[in-house]
Amino acid sequence: MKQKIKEKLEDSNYRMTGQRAAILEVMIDNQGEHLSAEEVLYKAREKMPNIGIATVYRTLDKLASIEVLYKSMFDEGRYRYELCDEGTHQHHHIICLDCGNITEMEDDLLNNLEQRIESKGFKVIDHDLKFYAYCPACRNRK
Amino acid sequence: MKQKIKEKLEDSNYRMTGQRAAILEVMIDNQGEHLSAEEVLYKAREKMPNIGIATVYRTLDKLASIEVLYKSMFDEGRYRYELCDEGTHQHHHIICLDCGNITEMEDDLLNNLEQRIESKGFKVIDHDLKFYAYCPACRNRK
DNA sequence: AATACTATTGATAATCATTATCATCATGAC
DNA sequence: GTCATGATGATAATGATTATCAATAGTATT
Ligand SMILES: [Mn+2]
Ligand SMILES: [Mn+2]
Ligand SMILES: [Zn+2]
Ligand SMILES: [Zn+2]
Repeated sequence: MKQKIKEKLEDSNYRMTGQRAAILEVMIDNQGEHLSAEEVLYKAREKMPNIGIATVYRTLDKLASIEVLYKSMFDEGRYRYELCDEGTHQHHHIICLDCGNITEMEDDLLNNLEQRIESKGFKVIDHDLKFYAYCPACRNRK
Repeated sequence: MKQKIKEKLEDSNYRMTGQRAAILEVMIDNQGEHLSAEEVLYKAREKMPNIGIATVYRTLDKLASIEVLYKSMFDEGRYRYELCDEGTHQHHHIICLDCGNITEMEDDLLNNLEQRIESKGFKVIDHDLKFYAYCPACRNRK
């Protein structure tokens, strides 16, 4: 996995440096989590104490631009990053309005919608679907 | 329309002030647009020259909280506001990756998905679906 | 191996949308 | 009118992200 990403980086004339490897490891170790830049910074500092926040932002955005990471915002004014799914499209998210927990969801129903959009002359590249809900745990607690 | 909203406000012990009326008029005059707080400020100042940016933010958020406005972010680091649809759910958005234009789209395919989510114990309140695409105009221009 | 070139880094300053603060004003209830 | 409370505008503060810049590291060229 790291090897494949290294090649992806080098295809764009980027180098696999120690800092980038550390950040990548953090993202792989936390697969399934949605980490903010600050959270990545702290975890990366366990491997590389002097890494700076600017490098974290730069690396996360670079990795997102080559589709290694997915960058999204869950309505809290800061971006979060996670490893991309292997296939083409990204999963959807269910965000609990009470505890903030994020549940993931696979689905391909959107293909229909995308075809309808493309039939109107668009070229669809990506989509982003979020559900706002109360999660089972929070509903029970009430 | 303004009357109904005034009642909604007063139900929450809020007053319909001149500033709030001005902001509401701006949103009604620009139905279908997705305005930033700053854009609302400038348009509102045509009606009320001394209105301040803090009041705009306060009012927009208040109106969003009572579901008169819909607040969303189209990946540019700032929120935009628009009048809510009359029915229950909000339409979807297609954002052009080139010119940034926003196209709207009606659909109820998501009901299936929501039912699937609710069958797992969630209570779905809202959703947010965006497509990132190249619009017909931009595709032709190339 | 020395040089040249370019990518990368960390510290720090700058940016910019949004929020908080606070003194003042307006309104409605009594 | 008095009182309580909501509303406003100016301004400061916040906080995430970006820009700047001097220093370093890696790669290609000679
Ligand atoms: Mn996810
Ligand atoms: Mn819209
Ligand atoms: Zn929950
Ligand atoms: Zn376009």
